Amino acid sequence: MGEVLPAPPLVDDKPRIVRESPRASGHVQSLSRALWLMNALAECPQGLSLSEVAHRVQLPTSTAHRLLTTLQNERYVRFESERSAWLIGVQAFQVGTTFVRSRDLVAMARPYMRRLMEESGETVNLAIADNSEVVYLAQVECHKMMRAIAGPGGRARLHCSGIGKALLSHSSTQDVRDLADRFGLPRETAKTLTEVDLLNDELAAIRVQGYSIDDEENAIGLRCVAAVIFDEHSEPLAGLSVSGPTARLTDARVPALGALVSNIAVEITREVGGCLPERAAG
Amino acid sequence: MGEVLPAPPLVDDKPRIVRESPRASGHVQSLSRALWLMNALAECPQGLSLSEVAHRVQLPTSTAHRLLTTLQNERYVRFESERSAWLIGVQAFQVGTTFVRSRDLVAMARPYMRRLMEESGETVNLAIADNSEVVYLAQVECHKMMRAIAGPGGRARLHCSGIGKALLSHSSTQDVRDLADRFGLPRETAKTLTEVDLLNDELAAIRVQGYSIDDEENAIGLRCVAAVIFDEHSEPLAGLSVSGPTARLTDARVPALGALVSNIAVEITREVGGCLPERAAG
DNA sequence: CTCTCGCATTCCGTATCTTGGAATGCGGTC
DNA sequence: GACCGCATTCCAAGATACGGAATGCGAGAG
Repeated sequence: MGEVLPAPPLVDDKPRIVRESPRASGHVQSLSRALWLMNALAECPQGLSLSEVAHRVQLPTSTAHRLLTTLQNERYVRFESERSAWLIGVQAFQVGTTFVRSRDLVAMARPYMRRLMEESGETVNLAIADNSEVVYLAQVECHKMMRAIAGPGGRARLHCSGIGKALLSHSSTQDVRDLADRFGLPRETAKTLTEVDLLNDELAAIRVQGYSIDDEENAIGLRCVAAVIFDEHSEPLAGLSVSGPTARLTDARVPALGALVSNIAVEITREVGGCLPERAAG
Repeated sequence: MGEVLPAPPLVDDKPRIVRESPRASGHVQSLSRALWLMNALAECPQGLSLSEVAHRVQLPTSTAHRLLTTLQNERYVRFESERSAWLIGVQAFQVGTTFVRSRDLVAMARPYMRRLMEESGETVNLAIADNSEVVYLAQVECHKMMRAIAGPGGRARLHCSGIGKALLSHSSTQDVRDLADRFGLPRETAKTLTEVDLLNDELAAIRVQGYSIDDEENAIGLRCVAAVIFDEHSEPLAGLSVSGPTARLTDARVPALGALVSNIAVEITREVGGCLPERAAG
C-alpha cells in the first residue's frame, strides 16, 4: 500500500509536465494528491464525477473520495448531489483572490528581468501605462558601458517608446485616435511617428508580430525591443523591453531579441496569473 | 508526535469557528492542516513568516514548513526570499477563478430558498435585473393555498416589485432618474410609486433598512419582502423575496420577515463567494 | 571581528495516519 | 427481478508524516 513512486499525475491520456524535485526537502504525499485533484477540477468548470477525477489523477476512487471529502469540509471543493459532480468551492475562490492583492509585479518580474538581461546582454526595463505615457517601474542594467535611459519613475510617451507602442497595439484604432487628439503625438526625433494613421498601421503590425521596436523614435542612438505582459482579463498590465545603443542592437539581432523578449513576457504573464489574449487572426 | 486532537485551528487569539464532524467519513489530517495554512495566508496579503503562520494555526514550525514546501511545489503558495514571507501563489488564483465560471446561482441558492420557505411559510423567489425589469429565475412554493405570482421566466418592473426595488436601492439616484426617463414608471396599482423623487426617497430607506417591501404596488392583494444577493465586487447579483397575500403578510410580520430574508440573502452571498458592500452611513 | 539571538531549515526514529482493496449501498436499466 | 455502474464505507498493513532536537544562516550588538 502507499506505493513509493512520487508519480507525476497523468491527466487522462495527454501527458503532463513531470513534477521536478521529487526529493524537495519536505513532501507530503496526501497534500500533493489533493492539489492534483483541485487542478483537475479546475480544468472542468462543469464538474467531474468521483471516478472521473480519480481516473484523471490516477488515484483509486477511495483515496480520491477521502481527499475530496476533506477538501469539501474546508469548502475548497463542493459537491452537487443531484448531478453527483465535484466542483471547485467558494473557499478556493476566496483564498485565490488574495493573490491579486498580494502580487507585486516588480518583485515577481525581477528574476525574469535578470535572466533576460543575462541572455540579451542589454539593459531591461519594466513599465506600465499612465495616461499618455509609460512609467518605468524597474530596470536591470547590463554590465556594458553606455547604458540606456530612464530609471524607476522615469517617463516616456506611449507613441514613441518600445513599451508604449507594445501596450498601444492592444488598444482599438479609435482609442489611439482619441489619445492623439487629446495629447498629440509630439515629435522627439526625426524618426518619431507623428501621423496617427501611420502609427495605427505600425501598431497592427506589432500586434501580429508580438513585439515592438523603437528605432531612435524617442532618442537618437537608442533602440529598444518590447513586449506586453497581460493580466487575468487578457488586458495589458505592463510592458517589458531591452534597450541599448543602435550600434549594438543591430538589425541582425532584432528578430532574436524580439522572440526572447516575447517569450519572457509570456513567462511573466504566467507568473502573475495573467492570460494571453486570443490569437487575433494574422 | 502526531497528537490525536483534530484541533480547531485558532487564529492568533481570536477564537475560530470549531470545525464540526471530527470524524467525518474521510478526514486527512495533513490536508486539513495545509488548508488552514492557506486560510491563514489568505488573511494577510502582505505575507507571513514561517513562525507567524505556524503560530496562527497552532502547528510546530517544522510541520508547517513541510506543508508549505509541498504547497509551494504546486505553486499554491509562494515564498519571497528577501522578505522571507509566505504568500498565496498563482495556482491558488488560477484554480479559484474557475469557481466563478462554475457557480450556478440557482442551484446554489435553492437549498437556502427551501429553508426560507419553511421558516417563513411563504413562497420564495429568486430574480435578477434585466434592463428595466426583473426576471424570475426560480421559485419555491409554499404549501398553503393561494400562492403568489410569477414562475421562472416571469417578469416584473423594477420600480414596483420587491426584488426590483431592493436591487435599485444600490444604484445612484441619477441612474434611477435615467431609468425613469428611458422606460417610465408605469402605474400598475393605486399604490405604485410613479414619482421618481418619491421612489428615490424610498430606495434610500431600503438601503438603510436592508430589505424592501412591495405593498400591493405591483398587484392588488400581493405583498412581498425582498433583499439583495451580492457578487464578489459588492455589486447586486440577484434578489431574494418572500411573497404572499396581504392578508397573511401582515404589518406585524413584516419586520421579522425582513430580517429573515436579509439574513438568508447574506448566507447566499457568502455561498456564491460574494462580498457585502461597506455599510453606508445610516 | 566575534558573539549572540532569532529565525529558517534539515535530520531522524517512532507510531500515527494514510492507504487502497474489498465489501456495502444505492439508483438506474435491461 | 437481477444486473449493472457508481458512490461510499470499512479495515488491517505499513509507508508516511510527525515534531523534537540539532544545524545553518544572517543581522545586529558589543
